[in-house]
Amino acid sequence: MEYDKHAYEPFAVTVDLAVLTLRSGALHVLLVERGQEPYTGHWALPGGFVQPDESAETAARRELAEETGLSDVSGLHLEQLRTYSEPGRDPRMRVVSVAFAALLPDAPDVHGGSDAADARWVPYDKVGPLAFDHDRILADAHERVGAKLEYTCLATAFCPPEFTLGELQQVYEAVWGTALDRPNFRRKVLATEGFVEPVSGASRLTGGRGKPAALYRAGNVTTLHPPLLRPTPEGHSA
Amino acid sequence: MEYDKHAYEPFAVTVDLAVLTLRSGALHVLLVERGQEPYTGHWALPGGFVQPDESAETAARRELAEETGLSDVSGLHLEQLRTYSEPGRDPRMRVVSVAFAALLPDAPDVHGGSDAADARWVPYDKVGPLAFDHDRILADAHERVGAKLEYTCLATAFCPPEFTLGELQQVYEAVWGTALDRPNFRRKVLATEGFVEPVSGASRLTGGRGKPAALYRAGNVTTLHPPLLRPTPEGHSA
DNA sequence: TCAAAAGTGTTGAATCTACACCCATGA
DNA sequence: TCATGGGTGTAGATTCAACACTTTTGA
Repeated sequence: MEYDKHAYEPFAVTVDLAVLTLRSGALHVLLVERGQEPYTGHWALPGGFVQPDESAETAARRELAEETGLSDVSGLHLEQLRTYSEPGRDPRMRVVSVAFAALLPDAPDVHGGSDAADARWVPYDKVGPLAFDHDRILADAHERVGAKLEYTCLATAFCPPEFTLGELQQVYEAVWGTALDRPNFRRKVLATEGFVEPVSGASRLTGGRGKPAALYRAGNVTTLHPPLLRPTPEGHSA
Repeated sequence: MEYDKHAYEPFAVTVDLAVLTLRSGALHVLLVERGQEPYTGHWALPGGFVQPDESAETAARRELAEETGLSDVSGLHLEQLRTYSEPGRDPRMRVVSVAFAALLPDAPDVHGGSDAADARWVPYDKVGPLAFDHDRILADAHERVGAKLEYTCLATAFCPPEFTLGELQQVYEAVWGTALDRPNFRRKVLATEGFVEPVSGASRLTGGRGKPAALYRAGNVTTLHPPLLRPTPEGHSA
């Protein structure tokens, strides 16, 4: 493994973030308007270069704060997606990009910063063509999150520390794009020990009307047994 | 995104491969004995530097051939695991490594090459401490493959083009480390349309004895609906 | 008193598990 | 004819989807 550090055209390592949240029941993505070449004026996923002394995860949190003003990165769930390394991804130089899906409970307002002219929450189905290969990264993020809802408790990453089962169900419905039966959903979640635990006595009104719902906290378990399968898309396989 | 290509200490990008196969019913990993510093003489996962003109996937295939003589990389299934980017992973310089799990149907013999003094198939549970953070990468690979057996048809990547249901079941049992009920396994697999398709008329003897088994090919589907869940490890979550 | 949201009950269908059992082959 | 591995059948338990119904709140 002889390797002269400076013999080759160096690689740049970047991170790209598909930041997802729910706003009024619909899945939204955080996009930035690029203020630099290439793709100036185009919309893109937030991201940037990894510095020499930080990991990709650290860089992801830093870039998010810098570009969008999201400093409340405490409740942020980072999920490494995959790494995109095809030569030619970036017209400037050889860039290897580590992509993340980032899930956020509430959706604070965002604003441009550093390299971003603007930053905005965009409904997932309103996202137009993005810069670089970011369309693909976003699609991969959506697919991965949708799949992980089935067999992990990832959904709670979209919820505040205390949440109602209705809110949790909204996560599934927004990401999957399907309606779920409330009674059955409720039973499945409660039957999976460790998924959620009740906050005794607490309750909250949803939408100003109706019976106040009991509050729950995320449980101590990460894997769901049995999984909470999405309704068969009729022909997905079987 | 101003970036002077040569301003920073450059990143090196490497690939690491957890190559898995089944030998006589047991899960084996391909390890190489390092012929270079650091960790000379230690066992490690095969891997190496990504060249300027290739993707991580291409580099993975090339390194595998170079280090172990595995040139039959046609039937090889490559599955990107994740990227390890913590500063200090490699004592020499800043290295970002893209890890892959690679699944192989048959286990051809291997030999050292280029940077590897030796290469060998090692039973999974006999793997001792490895160089760098390769223990963790291998554990991550095992976990990921085990999970993907449940809801994808990944298991067929361990099988030759035509295989028996008994062989397919061995894959599950070897990776999960549990025995499965043969009749039920068979029914589940056949009930999942697109998982396997029969090769008409063909059959093969297993182990020289018993009734010849019908042969199947991998189907055209990648996602399993419903999933083939592993038996509850009694306390995994519920 | 009505609409809206939470929560409970129930029933028939589908699935799964754990076996018992039969089949084809080599030694 | 026996051991070995392939393949089928089945009964009981469990789970699940679908939908009716009750409860609690604000307007």
